[in-house]
Amino acid sequence: MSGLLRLYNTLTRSKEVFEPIDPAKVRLYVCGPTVYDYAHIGNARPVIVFDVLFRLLRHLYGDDHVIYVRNITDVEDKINARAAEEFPGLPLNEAIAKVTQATEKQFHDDVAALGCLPPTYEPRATEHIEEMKAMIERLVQRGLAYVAEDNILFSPAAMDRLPGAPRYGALARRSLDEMLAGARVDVAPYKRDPMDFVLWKPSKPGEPGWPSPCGIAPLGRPGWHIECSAMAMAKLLAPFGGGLSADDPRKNIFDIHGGGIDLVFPHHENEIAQSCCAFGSPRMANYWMHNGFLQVEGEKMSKSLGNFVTIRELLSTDVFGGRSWPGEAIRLAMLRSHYRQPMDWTVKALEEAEKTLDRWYDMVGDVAPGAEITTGVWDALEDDLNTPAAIVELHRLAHPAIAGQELAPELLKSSANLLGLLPQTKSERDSAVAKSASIDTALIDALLAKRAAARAAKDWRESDRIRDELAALGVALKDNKDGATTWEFKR
RNA sequence: GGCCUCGUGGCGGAGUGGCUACGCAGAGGACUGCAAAUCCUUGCACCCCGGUUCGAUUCCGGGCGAGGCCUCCA
Repeated sequence: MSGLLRLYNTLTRSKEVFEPIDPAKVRLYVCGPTVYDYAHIGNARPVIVFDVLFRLLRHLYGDDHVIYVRNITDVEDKINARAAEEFPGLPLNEAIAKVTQATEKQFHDDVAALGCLPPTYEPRATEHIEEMKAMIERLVQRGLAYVAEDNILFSPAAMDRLPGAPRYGALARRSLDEMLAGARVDVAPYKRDPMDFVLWKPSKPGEPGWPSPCGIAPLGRPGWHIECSAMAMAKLLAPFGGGLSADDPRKNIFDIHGGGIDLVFPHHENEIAQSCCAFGSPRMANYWMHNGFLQVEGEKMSKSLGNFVTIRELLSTDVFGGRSWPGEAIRLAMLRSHYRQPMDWTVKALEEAEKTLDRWYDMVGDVAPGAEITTGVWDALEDDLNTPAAIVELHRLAHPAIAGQELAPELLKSSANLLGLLPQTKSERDSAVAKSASIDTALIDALLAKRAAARAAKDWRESDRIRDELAALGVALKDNKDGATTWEFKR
């Protein structure tokens, strides 16, 4: 255990030693879901990956010294569209409330099943409209944003003339000229410059709206990017001396900002632009972490291909691989790939993960986690969250040559726990499996007795028939050396 | 078109300038009435072409291939 956490920083495209601004309050922000539909397996990747980071940081700095914010975006065009579609008879705001509340609850149930800890704060965008408006007004005052036809737009070109501000495009590593060359979208006529993006836009009648800033008469709503800047300010900066009234711009920098790699541009680039320009700070966060993309069975996941896999479907239906999967197997399958690598989501990976968990649970049984964590797992995780290497270390601990040693099961358990794995005892897991499969233990006992009698009479044909019958019920038998037969539920 | 990643054995997947993880699958064996489970043993790799080097899968350049972003997207 080196004690040095090294993280790959998208800003510098290199691994850097992580040094928190204040070890007593390590601050992490991750872009959360827009709550209009079930979360899919691609959404699950950052949730799981940054949960591992959260756990690691808590172990390194103490449970009470890490502040993890993952927002909920609950105002967005797609939400409006979904609400109108799903509840055509209701007033739009009531329909929206139904959609966002139900989706948020489902999201929480899903990620809990994947073994993820709740973040410290989970702010909703609609609860921070005032902060968004305040930031927008500041940006307009400073000449970085302007009002046009009741929209308020941010101007990256103005930002690049601002001394001390980061260059727009620094995170994504592209220049304004390059972006213009690649632009393939029609530019709204009221934009002064094609790259300008929306901070605030007018609401149509019936749509959610709040009194607009900057003297705009119609009700309006925030653009997507400003939501995250404002929520990060509200939860990670203002409580620690930062915010719009901070005496020192450096108080408006937090430690780590995470999300999917597709958010690098434009979302995170724009967050940086808004925050740095509003605060006069040189950076928004010191470390930017991005998880790689996920494909499903070798194809890009998309609604048009019809291969969208939601977490809920994996957990409770048979649409992926013909059966449902335990959340823990989903989690392990996800962590088998390094978070920055592209990964292919496959049935085979889930099967292997489940088999691995079976073996590990056999090994740990019902022991309590040990006090220590194996150094191999520490070293792997401290090297930019190398979860595949950490899993190798768990395999090593589960190897028969090691597993028989004193406290090896305890060490396996505590080390796996750091990854959010093996949270249950074997007994708890077995009874959960039996319950979910609604196994009739009386029937099984009766069949076992019948088979024992057949075996005693050396009636192998009858004995094997009963074994097949049980197998069809999902019950696998083990004839032990002492003549006793045990069973467990298998898919 | 521009920008950015990546290319390891049958599959998944780390890593390293020389000693080549690990898991799954495969093969052989032990155990078993036969199996299953388990255990033991084991075969198999670093996209192509140059360069640097005593030596490259690992560094550099080029090529080919795959993926992502540039537009809502984790």
